[in-house]
Amino acid sequence: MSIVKNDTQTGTAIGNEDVTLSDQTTTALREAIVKGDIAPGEKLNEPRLAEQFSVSRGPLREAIRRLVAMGLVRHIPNVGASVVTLSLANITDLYDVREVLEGKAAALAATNMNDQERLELRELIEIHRQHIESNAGQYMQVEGDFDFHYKIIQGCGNAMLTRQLCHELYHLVRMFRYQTSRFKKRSNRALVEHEQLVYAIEQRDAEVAEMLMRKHISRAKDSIVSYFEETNTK
Amino acid sequence: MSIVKNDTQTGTAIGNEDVTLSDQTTTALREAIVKGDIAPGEKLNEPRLAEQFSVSRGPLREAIRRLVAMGLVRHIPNVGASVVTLSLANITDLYDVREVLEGKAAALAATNMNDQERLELRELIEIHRQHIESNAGQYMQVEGDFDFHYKIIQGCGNAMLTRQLCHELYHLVRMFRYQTSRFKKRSNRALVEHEQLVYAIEQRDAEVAEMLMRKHISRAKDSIVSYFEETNTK
DNA sequence: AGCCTCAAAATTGTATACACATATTGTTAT
DNA sequence: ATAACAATATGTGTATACAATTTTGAGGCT
Repeated sequence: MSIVKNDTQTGTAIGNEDVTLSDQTTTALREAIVKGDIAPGEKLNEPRLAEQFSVSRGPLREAIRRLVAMGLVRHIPNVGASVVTLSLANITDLYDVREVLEGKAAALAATNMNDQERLELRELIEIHRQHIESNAGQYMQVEGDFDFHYKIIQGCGNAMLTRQLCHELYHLVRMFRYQTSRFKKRSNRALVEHEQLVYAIEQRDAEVAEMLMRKHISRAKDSIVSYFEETNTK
Repeated sequence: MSIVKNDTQTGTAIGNEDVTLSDQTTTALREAIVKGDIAPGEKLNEPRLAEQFSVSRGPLREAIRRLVAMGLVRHIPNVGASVVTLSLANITDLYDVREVLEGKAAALAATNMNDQERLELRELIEIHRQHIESNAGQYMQVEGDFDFHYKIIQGCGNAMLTRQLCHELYHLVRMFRYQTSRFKKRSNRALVEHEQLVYAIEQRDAEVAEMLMRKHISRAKDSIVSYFEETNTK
């Protein structure tokens, strides 16, 4: 929810909402894919999808092209487009990229964030803690995690980095989380790591912030890998 | 030249050449923008460009959409698309992203490259050295630099990282280099840094390889910044 | 039965045509 | 003379129609 609100959308310069049919179709199709309404590997039949979204094939094709660029869809000439299937290798690749990009974002945030942004970051931690203490639903924890990472990325002051992460990679992460929404662990451990990170950013320590963020994401990757190994061997 | 040959193209799954008109138009338009035939800031008039490339507006629009995703073009709804203008801030942002992505690529290459790839990397160094000793044209040095970075990226074994760098960011770097092709320094210093890197990769030392690549790109960024400051103050 | 051939159907790629929004130009009034 | 407004023109967004390619299935052959 909060993700979509902050979304930089489909690449349009200004952060407007979806004005054009092509934009709307992109968002709708993207959400359908991320949430699994269109299954991984499934082919994107243009005439059928066009009717489903009540648009012509033109805007739909443009939407598909954007999702291809986003990595959610792959496309073979004269054959068609289909939803990507995320293998474990894809996920570890994705997390390796996230690790360094968000690490840099944390470093830049430690340097560039203003007092207001640092305060809001601290507040997010408190909200997260309260949710854990009150044993609120796992959903809020996941969304809270997104919010936290988003806030840091937004505060890094590097527009290109922000675009790469929020526009390109995060929808892939979301898609993966929807596909594996059954195992949601690491809850209070994440909180501790977040707290360390906020402290480093408050101290304006770019080096430590980068390292902590990298470890944070690297650990998340490890826990995913070990989960996959568990389920495969048993 | 060698860049185009290795190019992963427009995002199509297989590394084929441009089969469809949309692909061809994407490549043609991209090169026109990168090389400055269409000036930064210039508007992309659809009917005119369509006639210029001898295609209909459909394929052209799809090409524009891909270049928007690539960051070469920006787009405002109901107004149109135009070539991005690279400010110094954009360049430093770009190099910060490159720094961490290529740093990770170097680390992964140190771990994953096979003997053949390590050998080819060493050969590139020797070619580079010979070009410097024989005082060959600057052009070869620039292309040689591209080849070197490309080889490492290709050898990292992370498909997503490769795509991000080769598909998204490198055309921006190329565009910038075309725009500032007047000052080409740092020639033998780059060679030394490349040599260090190859040695680290040969030793399979991921940590050092990452650090060296980051420093290498960070120094390139610094030299760009100081060049801009020079030309602005005088 | 399995495989190849060939034709028909379906689907993608491309072109043309129309509707709507925006930019531009010219006119008028202050 | 300048500013506001209206009319025109240009250009983008979208839909429809056509062409080319691929997939599918039936029929015949080995």
